[in-house]
Amino acid sequence: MEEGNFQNGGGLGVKVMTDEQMEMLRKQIAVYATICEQLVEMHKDLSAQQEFAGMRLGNPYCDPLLSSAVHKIGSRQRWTPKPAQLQILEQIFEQCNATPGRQKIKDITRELAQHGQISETNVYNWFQNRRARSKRKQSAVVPNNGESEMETENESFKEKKTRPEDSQPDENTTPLADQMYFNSPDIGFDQLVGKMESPGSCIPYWQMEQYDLLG
Amino acid sequence: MEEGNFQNGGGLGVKVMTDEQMEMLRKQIAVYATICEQLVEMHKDLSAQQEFAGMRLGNPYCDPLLSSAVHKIGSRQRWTPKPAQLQILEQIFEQCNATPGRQKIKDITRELAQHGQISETNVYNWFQNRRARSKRKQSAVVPNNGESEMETENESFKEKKTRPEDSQPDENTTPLADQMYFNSPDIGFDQLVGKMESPGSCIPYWQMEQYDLLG
DNA sequence: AGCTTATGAATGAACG
DNA sequence: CGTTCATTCATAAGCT
Repeated sequence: MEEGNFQNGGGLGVKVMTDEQMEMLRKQIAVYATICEQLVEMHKDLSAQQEFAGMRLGNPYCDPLLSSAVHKIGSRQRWTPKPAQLQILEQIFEQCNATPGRQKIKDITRELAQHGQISETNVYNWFQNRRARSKRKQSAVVPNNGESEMETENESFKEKKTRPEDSQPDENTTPLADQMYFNSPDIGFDQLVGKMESPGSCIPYWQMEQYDLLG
Repeated sequence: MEEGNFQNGGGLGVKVMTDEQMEMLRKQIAVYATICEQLVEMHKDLSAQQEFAGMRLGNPYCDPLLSSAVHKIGSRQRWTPKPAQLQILEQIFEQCNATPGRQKIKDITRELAQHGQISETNVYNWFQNRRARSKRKQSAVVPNNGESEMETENESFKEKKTRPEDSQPDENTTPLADQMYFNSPDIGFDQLVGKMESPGSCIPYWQMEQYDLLG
């Protein structure tokens, strides 16, 4: 299936960034990572004090969502890679984006098992899918030759949200008051922290050499 | 260390990212953004109950910086078919409710593109979803006979052949990694929040796939 | 103004 | 391996 490469993309397989932009992104991620850690720290602090104060009635960290996740243990049949696992997988995929051999799979599985339940089949499937999907994207890119780069998107990118019928106000020209619409799911602290499972190494492969933030 | 020596000097200071990398980057940041927001929210709740200690953040709910920064990050728009497009899609679906082939997708996409921004992926997804959901509807009608009721919704009879060997749905309660608590400089909440805003000038990675930099 | 529903998108697993 | 299915997640639209 062709299915194009990315959603509203147009048709390019690679993006080009300047060093500056790369740098900014790097920093941004690093900042977030740091902030998250800091916040977690603070939260723990406050939490402790609060408990000390004896007010742990509702216990906001035992929200339904969290417990439901736990309850669904019996019903969840499909493996879901944890962030830490995903990261490792991505790293490995980077090194050789070919399906690892049988033994390699075993090794990987063993390593990933330290971060959560996993089977060799899971790993195998993951690589199969990863490869297949990354390949598909490439194919959609080909149509353009040479400077396919940023040519394709230059054309018509006004309507990302494509409102029915009448054209909507061009959001690109809306400098301030960006529609801050963010339906955040209520997720518990534990879950939150869980997502940060591998904070130190959460800066993935596109080499974040060294970032000079608080991190 | 040695970095692209000439690259910067030669005026060719660009890096190239693959789609996958871009995607990962996007996710990475999104995760952080969400986590940060959640943590901040919690923090505000908790500290609100500790007013006695002095309110560190003046207006708990007047953190435009934070909000805007995070929301901007967290927002992503998705393709929404216009009525015209939808109609065409439905028509095609009627003719053959099977997922169209590669070339077919391309054709359809091209046609729909005349009514608004769209990609092959959009079309592909649409058919996939359409099919899956229409199928599901049918099975939901079956309940008429006997006692079987609506097992369609029930997860019990999904024992098709799941889990080849040990794909244990573990979802163990997040390990609460201790490793993440490396020494943290005593930085205040406000400062933290402030930091989340500064990198806001960075490229909004959601739109990264459409930026036409290096212009 | 929030809560619910519909649906676009993501992805683990299965199939041929 | 490439393609397809089934399930889940996220969010825009709809409802009360």
